[in-house]
Amino acid sequence: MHDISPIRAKSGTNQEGTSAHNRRVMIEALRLNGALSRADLARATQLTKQAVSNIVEDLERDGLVVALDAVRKGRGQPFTPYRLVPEGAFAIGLQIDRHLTRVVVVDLVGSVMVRAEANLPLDEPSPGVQTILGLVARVRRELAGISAQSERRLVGLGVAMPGPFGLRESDDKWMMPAWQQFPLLETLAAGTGLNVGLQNDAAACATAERIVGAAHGVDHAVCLYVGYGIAAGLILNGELYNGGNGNAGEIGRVLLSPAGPGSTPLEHRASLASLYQHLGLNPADANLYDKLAALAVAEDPKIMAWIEHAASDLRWSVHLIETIFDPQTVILTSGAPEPLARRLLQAMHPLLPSIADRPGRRLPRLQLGTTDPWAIAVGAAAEPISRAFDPRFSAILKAG
Amino acid sequence: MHDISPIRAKSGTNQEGTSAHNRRVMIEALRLNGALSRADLARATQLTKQAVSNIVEDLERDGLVVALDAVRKGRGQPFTPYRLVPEGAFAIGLQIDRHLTRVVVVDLVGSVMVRAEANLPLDEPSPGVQTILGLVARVRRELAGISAQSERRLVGLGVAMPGPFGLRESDDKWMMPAWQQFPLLETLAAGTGLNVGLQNDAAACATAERIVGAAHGVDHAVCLYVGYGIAAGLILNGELYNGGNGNAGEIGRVLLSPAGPGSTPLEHRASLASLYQHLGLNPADANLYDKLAALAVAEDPKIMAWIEHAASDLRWSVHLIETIFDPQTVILTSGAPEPLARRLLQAMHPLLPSIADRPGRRLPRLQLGTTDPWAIAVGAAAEPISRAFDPRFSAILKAG
DNA sequence: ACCATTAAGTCAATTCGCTTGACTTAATTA
DNA sequence: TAATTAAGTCAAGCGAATTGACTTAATGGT
Repeated sequence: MHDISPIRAKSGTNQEGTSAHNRRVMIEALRLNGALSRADLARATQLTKQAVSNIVEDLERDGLVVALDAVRKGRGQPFTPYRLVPEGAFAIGLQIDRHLTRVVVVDLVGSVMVRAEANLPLDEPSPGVQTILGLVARVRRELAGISAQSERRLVGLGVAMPGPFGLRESDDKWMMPAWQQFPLLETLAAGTGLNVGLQNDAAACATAERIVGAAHGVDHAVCLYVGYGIAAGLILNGELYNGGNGNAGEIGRVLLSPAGPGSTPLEHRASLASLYQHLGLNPADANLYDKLAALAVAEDPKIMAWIEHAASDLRWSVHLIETIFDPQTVILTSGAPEPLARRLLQAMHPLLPSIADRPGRRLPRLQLGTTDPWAIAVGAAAEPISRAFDPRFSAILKAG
Repeated sequence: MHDISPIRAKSGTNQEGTSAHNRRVMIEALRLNGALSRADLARATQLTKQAVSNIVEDLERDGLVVALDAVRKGRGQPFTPYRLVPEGAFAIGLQIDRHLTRVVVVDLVGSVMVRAEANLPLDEPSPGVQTILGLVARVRRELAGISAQSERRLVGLGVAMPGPFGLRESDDKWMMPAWQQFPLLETLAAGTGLNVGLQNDAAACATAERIVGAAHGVDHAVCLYVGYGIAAGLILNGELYNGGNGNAGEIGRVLLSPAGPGSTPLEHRASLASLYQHLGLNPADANLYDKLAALAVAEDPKIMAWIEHAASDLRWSVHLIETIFDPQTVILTSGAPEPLARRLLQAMHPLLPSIADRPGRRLPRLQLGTTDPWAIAVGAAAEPISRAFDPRFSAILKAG
């Protein structure tokens, strides 16, 4: 039958899928709750004690969980809590930015084990990729010195770089057109032998917040990322949403007001690019970060003026995000130094009215996320970890 | 352990879950492909022929699929295609609007079997709910006359009404404050004995487009609904996205421009409410629909002026949706008559530039969805059907 | 001090749904 | 007419969760 159009469907599942799913569910339960006894895990996952026992035994043999000391509490036999073994898995995260690249190795619980960075020649991917492969090789060697099993436990390489992806060629050199054209994933996969995934920097930031930050355990959160451009990383229904072409959340490209093609994109007014321009700074300046921090701490009038102005646009961005996504919270993250981010956050208050302004809220409408410049690389690394261990990356489905 | 904070985790699964999931996958495959042989189903779902055979046998016994005549085609034994049995399941959909309510019964494939409507007193839910219960009872009786098994095969009642839900009390009578306060779901569940679900009207519209319309088989689609207000129904990753509080997509409440609290919400400029005001029509007028259609067909200057004006705002809305969600397509739906919707669609072109304007598109950036005024009720009815038969409503998870 | 109670966790048998591989049936093509 | 191709069945096997009885080890009431 059907020799013309391909048959479309989700794939079915079998016992292998069941088991894989249940393993992931247990790992997630431990991630969310810290440490749990087998009995607790049974309650958490709705599985029987026996099933849990078997799976825990498996996980322990695989080196993903360990037993802690037994705890006496109340009546009944003392229980033995289990927790995740951080060195049970590793992933490499790679941030590619306009003039610099960062590589980190994170473990199963999202802690950074190794980090390395290097400058990149602007928009010259061929030599750039060599630099990157060198860094990756270096962190792998370093990791091998820390954990003997490291290579076997390396689950993948996650890449984060500024989006959007796959558009017609751009003449804007800040959009990294040469990198956009370059067969990056293939080259990295070939050069490292690892599974490679790609996301934009805001998405990576959101992933980082989800695994170790403010979005930990929150199913609906949007991460507003103020970097060279601005974008939103979307955690919807507990998972990262990428859109049809990996470009969801590119909020900085929203044209302000319905006026027409002539109007300004949001990120021309409220991004760090606009700040550099406002201050007459060179974005490639190596001391940029420290300079900005100093200016912010000193409450320099020029930077305060920018903050005031940018905050007004960002306030509207939050309003937009709240109105459109109805998240439980919005997290402000930034490539900017913390003092600057903190002042920006303050200047964004009071927030605009929106449907988020409802009775009985449990989380703040807007909160500050990480301002660690390494967060994007960490988020990039978290992606392969999630792919390997998170139940939301449907392990139930049979391999396609 | 953990007697303080509750344990958090997804639930595990077992063979029952596996089986339920596989049944759903098969139903989805048939829904998407029309009719498939067992061998085709095995290929589509990655299950073995044997597993498929068993499940098909089950589904056939349950009256959800039937065999068609065997088909000879090419070498090999002739195959027997199976298709869904429309009367294998029914659901009731209920639209509650400001001054009217519509009830439909749809079958497994989304066809309308019975319909009924009645006027509602504006913002008086107590008598209103009696009217509704009367209508529901009536359509159930009618359905029983059509299909003997109908009551046993009724999977639920889906309700659609204008959002947003759960805000502080509003004084805007068009937001139906009394209905918002009323314990609607409980009353309907008690009065009908059915499972009751709720979504906003744009979401229902999107669900309708997904099951029988332009979003059929499309995993990332946004439905821009122009009704009394405007809102977006979001199909993300193949499923409806509701947000943290069921209010995702309330795009009409976006304040235009970052200016501040004083600025106008989008829907004050581009909704049918604005049209009624512009034309000096009473929204409760029973002939409104026909009047609008006549004006649009006649290209009345006043309505054309509104179209021009609204199109500019809607064009921006599409730009916003494309930029933020990166969908494969945007579908324009409306409570307005088709001639008006069609002119509105035309006036929205050319669209604003956005990341959706990419090479190699397969679907149009913007297309016209249904203009059937019953679509919202149909979408409301589709929700319980999906909940009962769609693999995306994770049947794998054990009951919580 | 003792025993009933509570709870964690194991053991062994069972169940259930998918898989495996051989087999049957029925068409086309050389 | 025989080889080939493909749909579909049969029967045994397997794997993962379930079931229910059992063991272990603590607390709390008398």
